[in-house]
Amino acid sequence: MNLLAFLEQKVTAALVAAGAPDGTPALVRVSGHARHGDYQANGVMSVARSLGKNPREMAQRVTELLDLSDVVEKTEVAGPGFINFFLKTQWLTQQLGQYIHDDRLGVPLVDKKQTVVVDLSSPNVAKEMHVAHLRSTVIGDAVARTLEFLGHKVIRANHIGDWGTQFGMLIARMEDLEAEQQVDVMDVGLANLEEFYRQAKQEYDSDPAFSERARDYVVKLQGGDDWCREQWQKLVQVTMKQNLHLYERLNVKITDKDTMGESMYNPMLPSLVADLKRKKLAVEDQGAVVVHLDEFRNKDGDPMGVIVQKRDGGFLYTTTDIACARYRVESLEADRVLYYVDARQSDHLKQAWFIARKAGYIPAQVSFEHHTFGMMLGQDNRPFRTRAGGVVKLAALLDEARSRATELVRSRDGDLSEQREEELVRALSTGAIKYADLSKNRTSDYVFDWDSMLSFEGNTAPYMMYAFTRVQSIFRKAGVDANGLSGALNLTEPEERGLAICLLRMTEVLDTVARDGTPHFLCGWLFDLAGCFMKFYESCPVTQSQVDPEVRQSRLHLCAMTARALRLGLECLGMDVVEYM
RNA sequence: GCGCCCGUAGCUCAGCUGGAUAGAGCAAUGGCCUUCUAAGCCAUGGGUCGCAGGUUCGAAUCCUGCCGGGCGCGCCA
Repeated sequence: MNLLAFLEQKVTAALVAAGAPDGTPALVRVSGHARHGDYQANGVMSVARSLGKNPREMAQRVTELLDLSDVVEKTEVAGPGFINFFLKTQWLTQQLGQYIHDDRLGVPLVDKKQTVVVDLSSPNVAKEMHVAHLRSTVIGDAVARTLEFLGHKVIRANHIGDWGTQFGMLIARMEDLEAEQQVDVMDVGLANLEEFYRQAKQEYDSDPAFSERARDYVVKLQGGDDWCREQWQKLVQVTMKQNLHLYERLNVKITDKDTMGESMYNPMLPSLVADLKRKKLAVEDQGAVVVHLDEFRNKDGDPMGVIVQKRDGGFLYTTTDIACARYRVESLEADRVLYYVDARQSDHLKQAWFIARKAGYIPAQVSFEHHTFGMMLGQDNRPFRTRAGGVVKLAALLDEARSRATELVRSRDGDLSEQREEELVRALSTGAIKYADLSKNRTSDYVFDWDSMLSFEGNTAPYMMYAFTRVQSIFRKAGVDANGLSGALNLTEPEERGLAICLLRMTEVLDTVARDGTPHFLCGWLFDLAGCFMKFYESCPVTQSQVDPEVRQSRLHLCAMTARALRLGLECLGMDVVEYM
């Protein structure tokens, strides 16, 4: 259950009964300090003022109207009009006790199931994925997993860059390559896509015959020429084969069926532009088709003219994005669309959606949200690059993580079998990279630092994984199965209570992540949870001989639920756990 | 020029949409292992929340103006 939402609803009702307007938010929050209780309501003060009432008196009245006698030990009015709630340990025990055999630890499936399209990753064809794609891929996948866990229907949309004039030169280059080497590129694969792209560009810039052929291929490709389309298709396939392999290494749930590239919308563009014209949104202007937007300004301060069709008849990426938005609403039946796209595209997306809404493609109740994120920086606070100044490829990043994780694991001279070491290195290396990214607020730039992400101290993947193995180790020591526990839950020690209340917050945390698309909030909670468990672990023995059998069973329940919460939480982030480390 | 984002401890980051004495982790110092993994726990020090105004019971958070950093504003994507 969502404890916070439960209290919010209770206090709101009391607030209204005390004379506040309907729906006045109670503003229930987790208390900042233990002395202010477990939860606090902050909503009385502002509403009291607007009603001309004394806030403390009104808060007092609210507490009298609240029927929470089973739930709270003590309710107090404090300061200028805060209401603090001290939850009954017995009630907490009861609540958490309901979930001792619940796989979902009390996290309910949503009442109103939504179809949510998550736009993520979006690599370019004939280019290797690099760090700029990491955040979109990893954060988008984590939010997608969280939404799925809550019961929504999620459609991952991998909006790959598979269209554009660059394909002329790529097809020409591929043709030459196949002639020179007498092989099908598909058979060898484009071992080095970056190199391939670079060569194509170089020839295009230096060889007039080549560039002429390239331009010819662009026209043919757009005209639907069979051979050109076949060549183009090859490039897409080769690229995506490589990318899908990377997704697998990254433990990201993006498959072939999620690919919905730019080219997919091409057939929809002519009718789209015709429709915009019919609706008088788009007009002919110097041979091009333009949508004028008063709401946006160009460099000269004039209303922005967004071109949706070029004078030569070609379309632009704004046109594609309008069509894409329309498709997501009309064909995918999205209730909500989340774009995990670089912050720099903000203006562009705003314009595309603005036009789409004006044209009636996006109904008011469907929300389109640009979930921006900042750049990855190196330790010099400059964009993260290789020593030579090039972009860091994802494959290289994962390789380095692997070797660093291997070194780290071996430096600890544990007695792990080869297989366990392999599992650990794998989980640790991708986990460290992903967690480092996920644990930071996506909106700002963040500094990429190998040492801190692979540290066992602080809010890191290794610490979280260690917490999990520590719990598991208790079950091994006790020789019992975490899934077959008997006995009841009973909370007596403060560390037990602290752990319990943290466990009970899982629903509210996941709800927040789903609402805001902010996995770092989940990371923060997991870090709290791991911390609460560590404190519990230090002061509350479980398997030791002097421990009373009933206490032991109760504590085993706490351990089992902690392990489950950690695993579920980390799964929502796309992270693996291991049993040993 | 117009627009968007960012500025919080020496470093890396939180701060739940206006709440109580701004919190964590690194790094520094000191303590805790014959008992469930010390890759851990506990304690101490560390801040003019870029600056200046404003809004109000109350501002890191909202409004205005500066300063500093990043990024957009193509018949490219």
